[in-house]
Amino acid sequence: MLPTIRDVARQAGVSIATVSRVMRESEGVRDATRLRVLTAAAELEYTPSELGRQLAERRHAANGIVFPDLSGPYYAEVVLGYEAVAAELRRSVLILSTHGRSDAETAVRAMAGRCDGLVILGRTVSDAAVLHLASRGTKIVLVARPPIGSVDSVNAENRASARSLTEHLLAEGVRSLRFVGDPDSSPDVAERWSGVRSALRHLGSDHSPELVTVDELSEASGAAVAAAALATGDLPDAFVCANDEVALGLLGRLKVAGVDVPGDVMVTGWDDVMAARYAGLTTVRQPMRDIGATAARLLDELIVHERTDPRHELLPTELVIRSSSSSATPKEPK
Amino acid sequence: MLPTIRDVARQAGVSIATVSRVMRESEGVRDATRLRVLTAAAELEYTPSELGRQLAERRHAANGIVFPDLSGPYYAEVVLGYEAVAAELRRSVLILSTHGRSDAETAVRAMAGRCDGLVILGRTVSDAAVLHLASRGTKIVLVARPPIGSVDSVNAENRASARSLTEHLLAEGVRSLRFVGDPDSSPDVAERWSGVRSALRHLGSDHSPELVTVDELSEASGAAVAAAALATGDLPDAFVCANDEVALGLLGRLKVAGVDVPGDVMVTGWDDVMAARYAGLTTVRQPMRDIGATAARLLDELIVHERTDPRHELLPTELVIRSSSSSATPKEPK
DNA sequence: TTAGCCGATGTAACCGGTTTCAGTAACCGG
DNA sequence: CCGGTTACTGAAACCGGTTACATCGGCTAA
Repeated sequence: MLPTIRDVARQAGVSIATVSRVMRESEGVRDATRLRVLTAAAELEYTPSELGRQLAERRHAANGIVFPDLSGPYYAEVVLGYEAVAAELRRSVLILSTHGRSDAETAVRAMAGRCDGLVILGRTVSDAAVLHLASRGTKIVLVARPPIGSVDSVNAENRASARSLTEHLLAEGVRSLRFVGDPDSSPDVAERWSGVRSALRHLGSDHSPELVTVDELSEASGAAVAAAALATGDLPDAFVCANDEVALGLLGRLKVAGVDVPGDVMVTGWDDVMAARYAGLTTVRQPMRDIGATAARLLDELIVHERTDPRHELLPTELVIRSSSSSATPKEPK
Repeated sequence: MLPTIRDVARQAGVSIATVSRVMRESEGVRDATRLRVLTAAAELEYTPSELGRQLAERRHAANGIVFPDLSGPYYAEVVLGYEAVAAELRRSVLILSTHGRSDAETAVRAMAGRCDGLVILGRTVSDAAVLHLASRGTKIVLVARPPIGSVDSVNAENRASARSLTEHLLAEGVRSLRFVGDPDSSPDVAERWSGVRSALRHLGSDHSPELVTVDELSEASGAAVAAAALATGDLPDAFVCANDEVALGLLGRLKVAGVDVPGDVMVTGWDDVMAARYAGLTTVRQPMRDIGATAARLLDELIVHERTDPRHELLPTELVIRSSSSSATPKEPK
């Protein structure tokens, strides 16, 4: 059994209140007494129980982060940016992946019981559950998801970049365009799809984009879409994919089939993951770490400074043109 | 203020012990009473405080995982595999990245105070600190790090794959070989380096490999190594890199310089991250998720079943030959 | 009828800290 | 020499649960 505050008090010949004061570095303890306590604590190798503290102080000093998956580089980067800031603010970080979990809602609720606040990425939890948690005092920041009520949110800009991307493709001579991704699967995908569609309309194109929905945003899905298109011979001028992994899978399949990219077909992704650079994939870069870091800061404000007016951050993105959509194949050193 | 067990007890007209029994689903409560309690709990929207429970039960129901960084795909995958199993075992997961943190040891110690056990990846914590934590009852599983005392460990096989890799390169006609990575930076790198060296010796090569150390295993480091070699014109037959990111950086720089890979120089990595496939990089695949999952299971055994005999798992790896080291460039669909 | 047992429930002591409030001794100025 | 501060320290109440043990009513068997 580890020593408790009472063991230290006995050993030092003082009361537990005094030990507590010394350990918390509060004022009003005579130096001689402080020394006695510190000596006793050192002898017993005493460390205050975090649990006892938390219960007494009625706080967890911990934040949670809920994400669908960590397998793609996207969420990993967000989590990383989040952890870095949270650690700086001296809070522990609990993680929860909802991927393929049927009891996600329950798990999130359980996690909320162990945290002062949490960050929720994407559509991992229902709106109702978010509001319910918020109403019970859990501080919440939403990421990659439109604001709900007066809950804070952090998002990357999607519509403007969708427009830039569309402009770029039209400038490259693209006339028919096929969007790959399920707008119902995540708010980001929905914005990207509607962004592309409205950009096309506003830019005066007479074509409206096609939509191919996929079950999940994976390389396998992308490859399957490519295979289907190849089988029927029905290739558009450009595939605009909802994320890089789909685009990479699609691109790989096309290349295996000997299709000339970007000559015959162009392909674009979204996120700018590391592999995109090596595959020469045109994409939209998101400030993933910044997103995580911003979420951490917003959450801290909510918890520590008890801010009450909601904030909604929109972080800028950047179009990255590479060989998969450009005749003037730019080289990229480093 | 959220309702407590005493509120529910009052509302239901029973004692807190009965409420506790109902909430814990223990036996020996009459159905009528149970119903009264459940009704009261529902009316008050009562959820037992996890903190109170933890203190009373003297357990955290949480595990920690310490890793240097999450930016590379390697650790992210390990963490993911870990989280999946931990969640299945109904334990929360705390994460801590030590990257660039000077007070890493303190942070780990603080985290240990909030967990029943923790998984430590790589050389993030000193041996002394590990032993100290273990001696105070924290259950520990080491990953990607040689066993310390009787602390459990999970590692990927390095030496045999180093040998396969070396054999492959020799078969491809490589005579001079340069290893890129700092053996002192991590146990894995050390094993890979010594594996390559001893394989070369045993395979009867008259060459001993060169060693180029880098500060960190990043794309930038790899690019710098390539640039330096290009500047002096001193290129080996093959660069064997300690991980994929270094290899990718190096490969990219060589290609920009117009060097023929694998014709003039071969390049290999380690880990088989996603980008490696797109870059055609020969590498050693590690079962990253399995590593995480195995660690989670070992830890659970330590905590729940109180296993005392140490276990050391060694997971198999697989050589993946791609175009960066093979004349017979194999295509890879999917 | 009554001793003995059993199932359902309550009482109270924990778990390991923080914090309020009261008490005590030393020190102050008058 | 004395009342009033002031600076430390300790006793005890709390935080919100779990659980060992006591209690009590009803039932069975002698």
